[in-house]
Amino acid sequence: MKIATWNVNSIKIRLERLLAWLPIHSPDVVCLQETKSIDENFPEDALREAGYHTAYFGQKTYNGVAILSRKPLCDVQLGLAPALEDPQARFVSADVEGVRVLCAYVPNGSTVDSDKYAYKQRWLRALDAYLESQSPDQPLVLCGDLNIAPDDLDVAKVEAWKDSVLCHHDARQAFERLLAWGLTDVVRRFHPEGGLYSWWDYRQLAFPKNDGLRIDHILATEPLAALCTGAYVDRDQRKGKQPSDHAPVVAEFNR
DNA sequence: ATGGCCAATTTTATTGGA
Repeated sequence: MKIATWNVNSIKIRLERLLAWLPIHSPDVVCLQETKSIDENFPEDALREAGYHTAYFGQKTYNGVAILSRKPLCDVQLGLAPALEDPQARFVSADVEGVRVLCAYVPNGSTVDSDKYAYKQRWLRALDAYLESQSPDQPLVLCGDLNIAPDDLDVAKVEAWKDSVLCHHDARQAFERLLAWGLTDVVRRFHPEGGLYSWWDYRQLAFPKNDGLRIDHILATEPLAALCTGAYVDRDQRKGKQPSDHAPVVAEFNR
């Protein structure tokens, strides 16, 4: 089972690229973030023709998440309620062949002293509460743009980013709580040396300079993580015409 | 080559992203 996560930064603008990308990897499950589409406009038909069932939770202009799956999606849940009554569409979960798949778009947080950062912290606490309703002994995968670079190994220019909301101590602690609950960072497991990034700013030639951060993640409970045979970032998708500012992250499981 | 923001909406500016 191959599982991917990709912040597409508008499903409308990225649909052509997404449809071209799917056959390259033939992922079984794809978690998408920042679809920026109301549900009526979600390209369900085009994705069905590409061979995917879809579960989506969108809103106007901002946010929006979706799960694509070759196999049917069961028990679809939209949002983090009752842990959080969130007016923003940032979370969708579903079962795929006995695996609970969680797709999250964690708030960015803007600046450390902003209300948005308080919301990010609150949101991450609600994610903890959601996980408490699940078991780390069952196959579960948390995918998404977590807007956290968990370690300096995940930041190309550490000094330039040390005060950002992506690297802040509280955000990194929230990531550690996910690991403490029972999740494994499978990309870290296969690349302990670091230096893999999943996001590069559109501005200031960040990608050619490789001024990147790893903020998109695939975290799996041990029953699933133990079966992981590889995990990587598909950097090629940041190249070329009209890329998202995020590249897809992919993990393969022998099940 | 991987190239100097991008996408949606409020649309000829503004807002949010990270």
